[in-house]
Amino acid sequence: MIRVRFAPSPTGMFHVGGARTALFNWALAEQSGGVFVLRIEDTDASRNQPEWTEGIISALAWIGINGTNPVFEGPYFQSTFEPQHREAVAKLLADGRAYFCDCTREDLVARTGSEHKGYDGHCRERGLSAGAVRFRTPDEGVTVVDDIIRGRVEFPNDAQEDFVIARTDGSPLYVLANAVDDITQNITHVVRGEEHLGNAAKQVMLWPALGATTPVWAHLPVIVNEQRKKLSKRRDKVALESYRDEGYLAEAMVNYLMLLGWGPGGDREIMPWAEMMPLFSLENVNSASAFFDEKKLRAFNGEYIRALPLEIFEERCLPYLDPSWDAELFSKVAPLAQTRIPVLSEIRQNVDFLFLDEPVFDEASWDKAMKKNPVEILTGYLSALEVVNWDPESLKDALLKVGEELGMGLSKAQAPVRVAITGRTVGLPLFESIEVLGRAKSVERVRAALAKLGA
RNA sequence: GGCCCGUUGGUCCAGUGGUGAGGACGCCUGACUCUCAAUCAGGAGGCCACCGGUUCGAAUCCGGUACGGGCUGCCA
Repeated sequence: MIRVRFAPSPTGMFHVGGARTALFNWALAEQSGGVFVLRIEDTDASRNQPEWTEGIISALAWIGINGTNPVFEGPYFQSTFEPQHREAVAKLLADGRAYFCDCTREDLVARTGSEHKGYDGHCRERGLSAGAVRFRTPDEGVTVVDDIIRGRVEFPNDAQEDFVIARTDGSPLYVLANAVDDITQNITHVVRGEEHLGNAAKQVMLWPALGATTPVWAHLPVIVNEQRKKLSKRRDKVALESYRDEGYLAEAMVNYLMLLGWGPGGDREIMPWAEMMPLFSLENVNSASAFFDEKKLRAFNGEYIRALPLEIFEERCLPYLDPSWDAELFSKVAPLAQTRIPVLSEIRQNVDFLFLDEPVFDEASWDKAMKKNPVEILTGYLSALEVVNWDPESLKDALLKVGEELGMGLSKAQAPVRVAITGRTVGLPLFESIEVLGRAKSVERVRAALAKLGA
């Protein structure tokens, strides 16, 4: 049975790269009736806060990876397994596979004359009984990581230093703890980011030394920004939560993320999880880094938004509207907005004119729209508004007529009215908007615009 | 510096020895049209990084080069 794991360290936010890794693992577990283990790697006290862990769990739940599914196991906390890690270190020490070392970084740099030469084996035969613990690596030959995605990757052993597996205070380090946990949790497939390939070379030595046979390795390509650099939280928008808050639907996010480094084949990319999941295979994962293209994500999100049943769409918009705004009024324009917003948060700028006492004007829009005969148009339309039948068709005909008298088409004539009513040059269909706004307010806004024009 | 990985239109993927290299996003044009979308119909854009080899035949196999990236911590 396939047992995969997702082992994030708790940091302040949940990275989209982590989300993809989790999704790939989840697909593997779900399609095979296996198990997905969530293990929080919290051994570094400096980056460990309970709320970080909650963030991870809720982010995973958002993209459909949740603890109520029988496939899910955990969360486990790496820190609780420290006794086993220490035991493993003791065993390696007892077996002569590891040794104590008291060299400081400065000692080493002084000896080798370089920051990057790696450990020189100074303490190998000193028989120390305290200090950091280093794993003894072979000096010749190669270490092979058999990777499903990359094939056979060889690491020359003469370039592999005796790496540290426990600190001077006895606490275990990542490479060791990670391997021990994977072994005790019977992980069969280690699927993680490419940045761990180097760790795999070390762990390929660790597993047998700890009496276990190596798992299947799969190192996913890195996700990069437009500069082709690994997405980093310092310079890039990487927090899954920020996308969620902006109004990306989980379904769209999941769909898009699955396409980073993999594709279902065929000519269809928009595909629900249930269809996508069984198609996934590690063998078909691309090995080249992938650019996180928010434009494409937006397009996908638009597709998913349009596919939403109207009531659900309205419901999903609510968080982006003021609680005081009349939901019934919103319902009247929601269908007009649904095809127009690629992310939910943009609902606000489309409908705010209905609820605010005064529309939000931006100077550029105003200037742009109030270029040709604004006073004539607004004055003409104002008198029409006071008497016209209150339906979109009549409202439209009335403006059409005003425009004709000035030798202007509807397209030109509508601009000043649109800005007067909504404050913006682009938005929902105008006459439906006016209808919903109501006669009194519409008249009032056109008057206000006229006043602003000094007419 | 050392080790490792990668390279198909701007971007993400299909294509894994055999007719004109496909799809998606983006872009452009047109239709529709009150703006913007949506929708529909078209279009531009790739000598499959480069060089050499294997082969009757290579985007697909091999080698090298260039460029990009990752790792290189008593972090994870």
